[in-house]
Amino acid sequence: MLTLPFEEASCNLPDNPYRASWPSKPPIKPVKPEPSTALEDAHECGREDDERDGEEEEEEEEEAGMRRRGPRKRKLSQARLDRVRLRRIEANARERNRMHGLNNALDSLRKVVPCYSKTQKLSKIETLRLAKNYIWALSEILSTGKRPDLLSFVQTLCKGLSQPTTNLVAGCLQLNARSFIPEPGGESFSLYPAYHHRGAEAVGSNSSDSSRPLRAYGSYCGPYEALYESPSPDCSSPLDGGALSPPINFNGIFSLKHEEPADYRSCHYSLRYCSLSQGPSADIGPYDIHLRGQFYPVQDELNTPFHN
DNA sequence: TAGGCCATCTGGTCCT
DNA sequence: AGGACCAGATGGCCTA
Repeated sequence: MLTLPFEEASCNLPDNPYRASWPSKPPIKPVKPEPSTALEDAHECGREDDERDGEEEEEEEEEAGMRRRGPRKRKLSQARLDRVRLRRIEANARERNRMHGLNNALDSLRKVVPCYSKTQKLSKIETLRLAKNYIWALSEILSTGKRPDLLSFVQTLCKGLSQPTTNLVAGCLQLNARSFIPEPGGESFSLYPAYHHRGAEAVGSNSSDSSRPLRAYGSYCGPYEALYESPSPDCSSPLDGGALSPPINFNGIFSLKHEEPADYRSCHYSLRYCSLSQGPSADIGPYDIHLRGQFYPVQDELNTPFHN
């Protein structure tokens, strides 16, 4: 049996909203002892050293009345087979490393989106969705100069996310889950109808709140439009379609800081924006604007209130 | 048990 | 020729 050395990578994620612990990596499958016909076909080129072997075998087949239709398939010599197998093994290792790098990048992304938990990690797709919403929301703030309330900001972050992830984000932001639900029969949202100070784990998928739906997916868009001039990311899906970009595409570092996690009734939070190319805008009064040099090293710290 | 998520293998395609 | 990238297939683990 042929096995490859396996190095443990950081992508072995312990938790996500769907499970208590993610499975450990399955053992690398042994390379199949016999390469498939397709594999042989894919490597027909470069058979200098074993050309004679294939020709001789075909002649034997023809003599035996076994002439086949279609392109001639030449069997590979043992040396050629070994070489093909070796290349396949090397390609598999490269592919594993490539995927590990991709997962590491996703881990990095998880740490900068406003919901990071070491015990309940976002899935890949939810990480990407949340990141997209995060960029969108921050871009809207910068482009409009308006300061949305925290609830609307969270709603924007959670658009298109699964219910467990929505609960997780709500928990990270220490908002009660019910804050996401529009009041029945009314346009207004109840911001603090049933406030409880709970952490992400308490409001997560395992909590009792998760037994009832917060909302139907994609069921609301109004509050976003009320606060943002552009359509929300998931109402018209301008980002998904690729036709439009967020209103502002700064080459900067965003960090959102919830200033008062213990008492969010004041709905205070500040946005710290760092950029090389964009100077502070005078229009964005309510937010703390700092140059990259000042705050970039403490970006993790800025996001800490969102992280568990 | 079904569904979600994951890692890995695999073959095809494109690029250098 | 070889590597990077991609997508499909597969099987394992976990939760509802």
